[in-house]
Amino acid sequence: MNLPPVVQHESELIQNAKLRSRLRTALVRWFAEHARDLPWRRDPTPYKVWVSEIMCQQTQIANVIPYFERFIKRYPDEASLAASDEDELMRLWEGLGYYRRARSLRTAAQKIVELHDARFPLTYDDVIALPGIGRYTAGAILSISQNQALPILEGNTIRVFSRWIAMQTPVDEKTSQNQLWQFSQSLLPTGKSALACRDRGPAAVNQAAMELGALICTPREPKCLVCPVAKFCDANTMGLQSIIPGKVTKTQYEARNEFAAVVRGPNGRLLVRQIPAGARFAGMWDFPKAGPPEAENAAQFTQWLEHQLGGTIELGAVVQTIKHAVTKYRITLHAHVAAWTRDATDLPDNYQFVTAAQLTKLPMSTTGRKLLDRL
DNA sequence: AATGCGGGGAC
DNA sequence: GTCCCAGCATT
Repeated sequence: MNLPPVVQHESELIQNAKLRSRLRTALVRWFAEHARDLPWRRDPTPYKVWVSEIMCQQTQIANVIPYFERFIKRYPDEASLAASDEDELMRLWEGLGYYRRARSLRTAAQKIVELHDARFPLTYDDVIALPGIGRYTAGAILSISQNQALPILEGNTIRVFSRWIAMQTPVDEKTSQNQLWQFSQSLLPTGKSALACRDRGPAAVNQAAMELGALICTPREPKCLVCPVAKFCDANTMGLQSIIPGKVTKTQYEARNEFAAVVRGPNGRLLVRQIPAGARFAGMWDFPKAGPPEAENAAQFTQWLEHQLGGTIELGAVVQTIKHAVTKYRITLHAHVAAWTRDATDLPDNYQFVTAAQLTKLPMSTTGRKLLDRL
């Protein structure tokens, strides 16, 4: 097979600081004009920027906004977050996904109260030591809130920077990542005046690079014709913007059938349980639910349920079929009504009969909430 | 280096 | 359906 030779392009942007300076000027000028009005940009305190950054991880900005508003209203500062009730916190996070983020946020707030007098720390080493905060998030918080000259690298900037320098190697490789981090650092201004000015310092440069990725330098069909820095972009010059960055390993999706039971108790209460620590959806409340390998079909689910609860289960009609995508899984959830004949008075561990009204205050898995809402 | 973690929006 | 999103922690 004949493949074109891979030629590592030497980007002038990497060599030439003056060129980067001109790019930066055009970039922040564009940002001043086109930045979206996001709630955490109005008063970018370290605390608010922190919360927004955690919420934004692997999540589209538009989905974050209402969550952010509610969160800040309920937990306006580090101390109130540290003292938060876990169920209430998870209820506020419900639907946003990656629930470990919320727990880490709370744990970190408690550390901040203990170690930093309830004020968000302002050095990189202190910040990255907090749970849930890695290199990107630490740099983002301190650059955006404090205008510190710390680099960032995430979904948007990986794409933007790799296009600017026409990176030919796969962006997920270690050497590529190192080069992109280095480029990100080299893009930041070092002059005293810029570091004293949010509008053209690291706060603006980092946010502008991400904003460009979100609004102009998009994954598919980047809007190069209206890009404010197109003339600095090697991929654009070379006509490579549609193939850089190359695609990463593609996801293998897996179809999966799961089963849930709606069991009614006294006064129409519903049988639910809080999922134990360590499992997926830990801490969230849900109807009795199982899938492979415990339950491949309705009969096995019935057996599993009898084993869980004791007594006998009579599985009835399907009340809902819910399609749900979770990471690589494509789940079809078959929700049945079920009659439970108990042989003991005690409910098994974690299980409880609760009213629908109580469930509105408890955190549930998304499928659990959907099922409840349509009962 | 690879994998798990949730969900939703764009196309 | 497929891709991707202001990543991190764990193995």
